Amino acid sequence: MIDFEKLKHVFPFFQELSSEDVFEFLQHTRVLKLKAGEVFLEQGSRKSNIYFVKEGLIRSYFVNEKGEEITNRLRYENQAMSCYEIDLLNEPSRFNLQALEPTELIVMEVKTMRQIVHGNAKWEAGLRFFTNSSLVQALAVVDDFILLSPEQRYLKFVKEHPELLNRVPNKYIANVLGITPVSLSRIRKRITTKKQ
Amino acid sequence: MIDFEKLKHVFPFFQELSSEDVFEFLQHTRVLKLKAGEVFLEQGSRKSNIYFVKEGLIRSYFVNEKGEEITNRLRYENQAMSCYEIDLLNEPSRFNLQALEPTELIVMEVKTMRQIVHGNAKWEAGLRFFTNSSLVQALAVVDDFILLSPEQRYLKFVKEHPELLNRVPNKYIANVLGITPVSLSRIRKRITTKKQ
DNA sequence: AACCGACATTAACAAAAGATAATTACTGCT
DNA sequence: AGCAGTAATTATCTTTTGTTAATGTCGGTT
Repeated sequence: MIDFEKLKHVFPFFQELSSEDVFEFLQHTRVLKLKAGEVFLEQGSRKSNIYFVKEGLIRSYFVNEKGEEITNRLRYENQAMSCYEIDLLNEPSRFNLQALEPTELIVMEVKTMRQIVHGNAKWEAGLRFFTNSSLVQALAVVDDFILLSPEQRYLKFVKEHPELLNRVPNKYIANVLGITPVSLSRIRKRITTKKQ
Repeated sequence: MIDFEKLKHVFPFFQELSSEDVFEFLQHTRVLKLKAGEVFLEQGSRKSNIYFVKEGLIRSYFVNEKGEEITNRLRYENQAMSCYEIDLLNEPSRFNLQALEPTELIVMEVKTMRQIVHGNAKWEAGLRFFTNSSLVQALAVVDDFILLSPEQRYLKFVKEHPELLNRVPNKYIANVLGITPVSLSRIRKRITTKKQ
């Protein structure tokens, strides 16, 4: 009855929840299947969802005045992409969301999540864990920008997400590290020649 | 009976709470009065508190291998500094916290906060608002590092925190922007000569 | 007033990054 | 296999930043 195959992809997000809890949670979600390249949220949208990546890889990107795309986040299996600011600030999204591979997302509206969680201590705890984790992670990224050089940030990225190197174009990784693709190419060369 | 003078400093953090709610909240806090320069949390500490700045100005800073201090956050009136990672990751603090002016903080242990909030829908909502705001803010800072040049980040800082320019040494501001004090000095010169 | 210490600015040089364009490599497609 | 489009690398040049050290500035102290 319960699709444990689905369940296990949601567990990493919430702590201290039983299979039944997670199953109930999934009742309020829908699955979004995407082809590689598909844009599933456009700049200016006001849909405030949380996307859990079950399978595949997505990016968030910004289009500047020159029409250039700048990728600011990458999310893959067992990670979540949320558009909190849409709901919290009541502002439309500044970013587009796109699948980079055939991708399966578990989607839940922020409003729905709030309703489900409301008044249920277990869910409150689960959601709090999830949000706190996201916050700690975001602050750690800020600290990396302050404390590390671009080269050090790249080395850290390689160490933490080695599997992404073969899945994501370098230009997106460069953007996420706050540098240009050309500069990343030079950094990579510098590193390989250093090792000799 | 109720010290409304104290209350109003906590309201910005939580939404939809009555004076009575906030008063009850404050029952579980203590006030920390600091002199300028006082370090009130040391690198390696495991005390997981949330600090609400009632009056004054504090910084978080990291001491690297060379013994240099690098400031990564500044917080002033009606802002909060939290050490979530201590609690969440169960790791000691990587940073020191220091008052830069005579400062008054409202301090609450993370554990205590969790107990108070537990099972109280109103508090849940208030805390959720607070955490979500912190998260959105942290992600916005990340986006600034990706989308803006150091000069643009400085101009944004000036616009958003004009009052800090006369309260904080430039070297701390430079660190927070991810650049060196020397570089900030040049940026400032560049800007003033541009305006002519 | 003279001195001290901390901070800001400036200078000089090296290193790195941005911008642009050319070349090379890769991938998918027919 | 050949072609087209995209990505990565390389080259060149400009701009910016880091580094170190010297100089200037300011506030507080005795």
